[in-house]
Amino acid sequence: MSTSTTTTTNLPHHIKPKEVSAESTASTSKLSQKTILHILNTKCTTSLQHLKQAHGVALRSGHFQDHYVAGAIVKCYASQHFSNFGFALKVFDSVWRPNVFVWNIVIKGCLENNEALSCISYYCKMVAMNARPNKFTYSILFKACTLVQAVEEALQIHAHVVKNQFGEDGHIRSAGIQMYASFGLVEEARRMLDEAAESNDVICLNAMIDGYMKCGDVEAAKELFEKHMPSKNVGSWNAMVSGLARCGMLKEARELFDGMSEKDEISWSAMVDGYIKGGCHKEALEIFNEMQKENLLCPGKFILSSVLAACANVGAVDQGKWVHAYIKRNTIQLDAVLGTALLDMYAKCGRLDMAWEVFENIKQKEISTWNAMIGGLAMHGRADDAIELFSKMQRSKLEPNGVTFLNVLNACAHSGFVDKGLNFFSSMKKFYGIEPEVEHYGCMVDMFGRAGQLEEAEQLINSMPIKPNAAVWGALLGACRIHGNVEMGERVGRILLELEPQNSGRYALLSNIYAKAGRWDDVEKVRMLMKERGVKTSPGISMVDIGGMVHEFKVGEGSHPQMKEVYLMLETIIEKLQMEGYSPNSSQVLFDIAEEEKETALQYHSEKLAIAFGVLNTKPGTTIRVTKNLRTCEDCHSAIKIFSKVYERDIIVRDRMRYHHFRNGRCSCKDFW
DNA sequence: ATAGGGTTAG
Repeated sequence: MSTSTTTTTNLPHHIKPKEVSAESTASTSKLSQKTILHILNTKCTTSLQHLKQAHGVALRSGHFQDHYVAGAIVKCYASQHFSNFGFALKVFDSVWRPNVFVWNIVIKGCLENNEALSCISYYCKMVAMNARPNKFTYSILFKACTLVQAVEEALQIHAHVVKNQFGEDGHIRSAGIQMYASFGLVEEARRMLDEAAESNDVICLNAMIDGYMKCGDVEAAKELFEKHMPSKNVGSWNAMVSGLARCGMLKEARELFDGMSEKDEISWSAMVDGYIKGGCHKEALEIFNEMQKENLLCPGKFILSSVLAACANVGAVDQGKWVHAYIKRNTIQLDAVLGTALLDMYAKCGRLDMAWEVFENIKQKEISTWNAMIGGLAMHGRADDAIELFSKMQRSKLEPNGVTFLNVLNACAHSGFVDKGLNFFSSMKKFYGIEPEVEHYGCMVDMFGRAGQLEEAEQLINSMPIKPNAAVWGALLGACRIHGNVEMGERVGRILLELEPQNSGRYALLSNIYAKAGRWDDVEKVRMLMKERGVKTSPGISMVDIGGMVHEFKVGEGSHPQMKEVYLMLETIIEKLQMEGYSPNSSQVLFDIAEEEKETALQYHSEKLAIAFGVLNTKPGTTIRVTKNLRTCEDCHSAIKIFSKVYERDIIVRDRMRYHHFRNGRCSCKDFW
């Protein structure tokens, strides 16, 4: 029986191995098994054409029956490079009585192609066919169980490991420790580690440190690290540093980090990520700069994408650009993760043009890539473009997810597209089976609210199937402020102060509503309540990126070396603006919208300071980009509008909510913020 | 003759 013919008949027509021409058959069919293997391992890992050809040759020559050859072929097809794992499985099905090696290749293939559940089913088939699993099989399976959180299966598989006497294998053990820790079963993980107490395997110990950290048991991790690890390696320190940092213990993480005699890229990366997770973006950039100074390591894509996230957050567009240039210079592949981080950085730093260019250059776009671009457009008030890009994404047959809809709805909300928004909202469930989450409802409330349909907004809250959170009520309160609805504002404000008694922003918003209506007694009451409850306020901070350095400004703080000049400049500016019709809005000033920054004759909001600094340090006509941690207030907003006209400069302010492009006396948000 | 372990991600 010729097995090669039976094999090909199962294959769908369009993916059959390429027919080999008569002429070449004569020579290629004589290829030895060794040569075929060599071709498979060299040419066929990246070229589908070569692979199909080699596959054909193997089938014709009978070498496909050799497990070395069959295994190599399956492995090549399973490579993510071709993203056609289904075909690899078909080829595997045509292997006659696969041995362990071939089974392991297919099980590993499942893992690498995000089908971890199939790992388990192939393992079952393997056992059913009486093929004996080996130690390689089990470490793959433990990883698969980790990925899909298959606890029951894991326990059974673990029993098989013990029964087959692989319990002593270090690889299996470290995978097992990670697995149990990921299930939250720390004791189980610890038991695995202790079973091999005498082996003192550093990697298993490191995995245990990480496991403790992931389960939040910092003390246990520390004890293991300090008392029971006579020989540590970089990985041990890295596990500690990244664990501490992830648990928010940044100071301790930093101390340990500073004490490391040898740091690798992961050490730096862990520290950068820790700072970012803790909201310390400036520190993240500083530590990256330190890494550059040491000049020993070339930053790779992991740390670069973290750094880009930090740049995005503080608006450090110059440093972001530097990273971009670095990527180009070193021909680092712009994969979906790195590319999306870069795109996001440009969008958040107000450079939509660059964001778009990057977007188009990302070859393997993932859903998050599209989401970032759609979100970027939405943030800048380009609702039509955002919606258009959304349709384009659908045409490219990518399925939107919850985040996609969040961004699209956000775009609608900020441009007053109520009808369109409603359509999207209902289609997400109807056509895509995506259940709206509380954020989506928040967006809808915001949309109705901005458009002045306050009753509809309140109705939606009352009818939503999930419990509204503070953000949802906050959106409504914000709308009450825009439209000056004191009655509803009071009601909603009361709910919010109950729900989040420590959130200063809520008090500020309510007090603003009262101030706008001239109800000064109530303004005072809110202020007293805040004092009584000891609500901590967060200071407004504005950052401006000039010449690759991020400068920070806080209200009433004189730490910046140029502070004197900045205040002088600001006074000149204000005088000039007043001549052009600006009057400082003292009705709003007890708190500004963004809370808590008291305005007195000598205290200016941080964005004004940042702009004055920008004027001092850039040439006339240069665009000034400011990033603020809170929302910008009405007074600053109108001051900046006039400024943009008087000084003939574009100002781009990114506040907590969105972007404001000021030009020639107007703002892109159309005062709709 | 055929293969693996820990620390990083939008």
